[in-house]
Amino acid sequence: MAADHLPITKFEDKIMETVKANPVVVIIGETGSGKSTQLSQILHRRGYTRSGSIAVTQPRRVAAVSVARRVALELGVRLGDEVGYSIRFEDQSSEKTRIKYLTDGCLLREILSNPELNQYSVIILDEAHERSLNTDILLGLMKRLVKMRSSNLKVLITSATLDGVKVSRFFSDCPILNVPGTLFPVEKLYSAKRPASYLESSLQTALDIHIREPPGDVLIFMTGQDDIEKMVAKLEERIGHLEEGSCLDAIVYPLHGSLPPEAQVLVFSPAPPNCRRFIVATNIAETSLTIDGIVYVIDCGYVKQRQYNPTTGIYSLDTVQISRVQADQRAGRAGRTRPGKCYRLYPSSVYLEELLDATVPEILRSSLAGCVLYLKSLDLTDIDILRFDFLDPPSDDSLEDALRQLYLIDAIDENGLITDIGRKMAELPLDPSLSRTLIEANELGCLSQALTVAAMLSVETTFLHNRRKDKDKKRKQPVSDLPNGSGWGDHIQLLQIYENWAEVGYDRNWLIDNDLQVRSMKFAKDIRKQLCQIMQKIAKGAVDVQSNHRHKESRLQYHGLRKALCQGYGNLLAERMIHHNGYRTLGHRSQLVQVHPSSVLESDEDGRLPDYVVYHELVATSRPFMRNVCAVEMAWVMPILKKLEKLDINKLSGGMRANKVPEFNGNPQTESSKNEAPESVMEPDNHDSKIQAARERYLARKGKK
DNA sequence: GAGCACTGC
Repeated sequence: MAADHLPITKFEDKIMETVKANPVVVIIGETGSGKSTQLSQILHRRGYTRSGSIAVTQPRRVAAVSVARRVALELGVRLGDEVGYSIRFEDQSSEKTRIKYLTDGCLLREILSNPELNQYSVIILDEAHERSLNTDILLGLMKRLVKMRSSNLKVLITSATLDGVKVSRFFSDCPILNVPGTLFPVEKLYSAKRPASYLESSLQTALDIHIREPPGDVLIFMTGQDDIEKMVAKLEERIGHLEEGSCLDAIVYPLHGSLPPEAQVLVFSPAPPNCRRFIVATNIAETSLTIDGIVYVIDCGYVKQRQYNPTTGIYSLDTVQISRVQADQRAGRAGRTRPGKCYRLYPSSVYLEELLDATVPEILRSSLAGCVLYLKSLDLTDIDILRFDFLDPPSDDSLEDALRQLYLIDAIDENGLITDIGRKMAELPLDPSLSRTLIEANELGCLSQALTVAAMLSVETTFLHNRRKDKDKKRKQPVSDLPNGSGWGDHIQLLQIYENWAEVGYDRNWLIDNDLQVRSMKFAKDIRKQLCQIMQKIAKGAVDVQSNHRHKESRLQYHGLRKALCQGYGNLLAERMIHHNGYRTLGHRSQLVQVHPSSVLESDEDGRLPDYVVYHELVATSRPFMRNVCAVEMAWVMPILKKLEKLDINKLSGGMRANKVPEFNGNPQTESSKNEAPESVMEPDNHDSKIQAARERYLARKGKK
């Protein structure tokens, strides 16, 4: 249990000296340095927990729990006493807790009720290089907090490969400490040129390794489920054709997020003797899951990334080149147990000249409505929210988009000030539209139903069907007899599904029979419970969270619920075109869109879809689609359109536009011909000029250091 | 009439 062998313990004195003299310290610690488990213990030993406790944030739930367990074990204390953790739905901490591990999202929630975090003497932001949206918000908040609490707060920012200089500069040139890790060397091998098909190329490389290289498992990074399934099949086939006894046995595992947990666990079972394991994975194996025994890594150089375009409101999932940080992270997976090799299926010139230093941070790729609402609810009086000091500031387009959305759903007023409704919304751990829906539903007496819809939409992947590769395409009838939303659309269908499940006593088998994901449905149940509690708290008065079965008729019309949804999704409205079933969005910029073909929204006898709908999100695949739609009435839409007409972005943003700094106009990387991805990979991002522009601004800033 | 990288409150 002794941790003396960890490199970081040798640096204890140096770390303490630096922390004592500085309010903020950046610690660069490679994998295996022990920073996640040791740093908190060092500070604890040296008396930093006498006046308060230590918070250590993690971007992932499992990490928060497992690191806390480890530290409790090393200190010989019971988990939840001196050492604890706090994640959504699970608080294992108490009055006694001196070291608390929590997800970055949990710390943001704590800030809502205690903006100065007075209970903590030290805050450690771990794995900051991942640049999760929440960590980025925390970085900005910490910068303010150290100024306010300079006498009694220490902030440590730790990460693996983060650009330490950039973060140090952000925190007024604070010191940077480097702690070496215990990784073994990994030899990098590059392809002479980009392969025509990275799938074929990975396959060939995998077989070469299997035939020529000594024992050791192989981890192959691919972009998505489809490619993984193809790869697994081809690899098994080709290995089957190898001459018997010519090499080791082999076993091939797929690994991606949508596999059921039982299948994911398989990769952690030891290989049979004399057998080489091949693991074909998405970037889930880059950070979330660590597999022992990997000696060879094959890196295709691409990743799927979701991006939001603030001018159209459309999300897209693009296959893009990985960053150098990601490439190094992937390579590092080969050196955990002994020296390894990493086969990069691209030339070294690509690695050196084309790849971005670091992945574009999530904050530059997301809708910021929730983030802006959160910051507004903190009442940071001394600064303008739109000039909030982010490590990588989002574009004006993105911030203005967030303001427009928040205004349309009454979270802020025409001057950009947070409203009472907005404050309540910020308390709810939901997309702003869903928070707004709950508050409206409470007024209209259909909160119970709205809670269910919000919970179901929060988990997303409830359906397993559609995925079935049914060759019988003529069969138009739904495979199961799940409810169909009574024609009103997908929100209502989700409600009905949950209600049916509740009626059979939340029976697991009912879910399996109906091709629903057990894990996500249970998660929805937890979320619903949590939302229920929060609504009871913020609504003050009595809240009706029981189902309202008063009138059979009104239940089938779902009148109140649809009205609440219309109010909540006032920023996500669409109007049907006169002559066909296409829609145009009713927002800042109108967009031609269609109902996603998987929707259960029904047309009338004449084949016409409803005149007005609200949608959960716009997703661009082959075309822009509205995913999860609900029919609403024109009378409910009109007041929202009036609001839209009145909207004045200059007032909303408090004159932000007037003082705008000219945007960067350079164009360092538009030559895309070299960038073309091989077969089965889409054009790497940026058919979209706005996202491209965001990337370029980001690049330009990085280039200026 | 289409197709889903990964997290988190």
